[in-house]
Amino acid sequence: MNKCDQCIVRQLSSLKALNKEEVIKLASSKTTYKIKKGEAIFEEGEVTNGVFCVKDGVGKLSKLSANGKDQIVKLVKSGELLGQRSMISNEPANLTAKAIADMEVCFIPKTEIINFFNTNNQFSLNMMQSVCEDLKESENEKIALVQKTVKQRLAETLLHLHDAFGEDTDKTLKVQLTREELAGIIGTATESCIRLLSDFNKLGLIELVGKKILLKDVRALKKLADN
Amino acid sequence: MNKCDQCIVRQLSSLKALNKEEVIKLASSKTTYKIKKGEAIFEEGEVTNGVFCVKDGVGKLSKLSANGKDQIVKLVKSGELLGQRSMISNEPANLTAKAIADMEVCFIPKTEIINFFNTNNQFSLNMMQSVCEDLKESENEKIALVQKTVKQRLAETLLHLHDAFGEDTDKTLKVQLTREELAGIIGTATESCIRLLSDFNKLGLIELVGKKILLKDVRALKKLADN
DNA sequence: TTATTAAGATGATAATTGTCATGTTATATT
DNA sequence: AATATAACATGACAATTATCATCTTAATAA
Repeated sequence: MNKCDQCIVRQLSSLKALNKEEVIKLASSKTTYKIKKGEAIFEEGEVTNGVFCVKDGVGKLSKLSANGKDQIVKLVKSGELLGQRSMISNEPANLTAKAIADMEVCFIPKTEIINFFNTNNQFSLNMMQSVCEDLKESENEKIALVQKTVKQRLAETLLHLHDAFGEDTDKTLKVQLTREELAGIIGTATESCIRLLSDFNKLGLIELVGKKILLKDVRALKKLADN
Repeated sequence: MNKCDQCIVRQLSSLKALNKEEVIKLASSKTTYKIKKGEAIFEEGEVTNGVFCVKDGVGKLSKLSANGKDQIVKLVKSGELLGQRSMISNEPANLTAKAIADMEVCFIPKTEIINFFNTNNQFSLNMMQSVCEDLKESENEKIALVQKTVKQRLAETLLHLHDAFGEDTDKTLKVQLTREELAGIIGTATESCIRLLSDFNKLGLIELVGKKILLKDVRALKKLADN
């Protein structure tokens, strides 16, 4: 029994199309890394030459602006692949990937992936669908950025974080984002984000448990996000 | 000699990976349509079950918001494919596709494309790269929406339209967009867009020739867009 | 041609959001 | 424990951008 076979990434990502033999090849070519919170997996402009499997933890894909603000494009969690686009496009990374919570990732070299492309159509199709999914999300977020107010986007993002990452035992959001990071996701100033969280708190939509956030009135948040 | 072989889409898109036999199959399965300016090729929510080759004209992919504003996500021109994402994802269209200038498009049924996927690896890879290119653009535009002002985005968009579509004989931009559509691309109110065009005109950055736009000071526009 | 509608333009004003300043509370380091 | 630093919070204010109203000009239909 090799490790990759039981891995969550193997179960959830495009890799699920691989057969036993392929998984064995995969296991022998991979390299495992541990990345501490705050550390980078790869930076914008770097040539990665492969993809990363996220075994555990949470990461962010972001881009630093001229004025020092970090716009977060996507959060990745365990079970997902990282760096697919750059690898397929044969380009250096367009975004920086950093750990938001301690991560364990495996690196799979490009040569291996290309092999799978050539011999396993379902794998190709899966990866294509995964990129398509990212594209759809990105387009919809782009539209939301223009058509919704910061308040609406905050409500929407809180709901999305709840959906995607779930709750801790104390019912607060499981992903631990700083206010600055949350602002980076919704595309606003940190102060605006903090202010709106305060407002939401006063309105009873959420509760601020220290730095953590508890969604108290999901229905009202949904209404706010949509309207 | 069949028509598809000489078609611009065959030369520029993923279809360039097809061999002679495949092109013959393609030609026999396609359907050609003419779409007048303003008409839709497909609408949000529609199941398209194939892709469209843009032989001629210009189209826009957009989404209507609750308040009646039309956010334009992408412009497509001759040589490009349309509807790849929905087809690959097996989903109804996420966006509406409409003609901005009279178009000629060919519809290729999904079954045909899937066949090519299964028998032609280069074709698969090309299409994957095309989606990846869209994803990169979408992410970068998302970042620009947040990190740049409306003024900067307008400058950037004018330059991009110049790059992508070129000039008419009178040196004005070849794509004929209404101010409303231009506003829909940069994500702002029509009035704001008109106002800024006026400002740019007064500053000598552009010249307004009737409804058409002539870029007078490309260097200054670039500086404005980047800074 | 004339009437009608759409597109473009501009002013006045309000709303949203960003920026700067400052204070407080946590967290980490010595 | 004391100090330093980072994260959170809030007020005051300015800048950007949206909205509404009105007007002109161009395109289209009758």
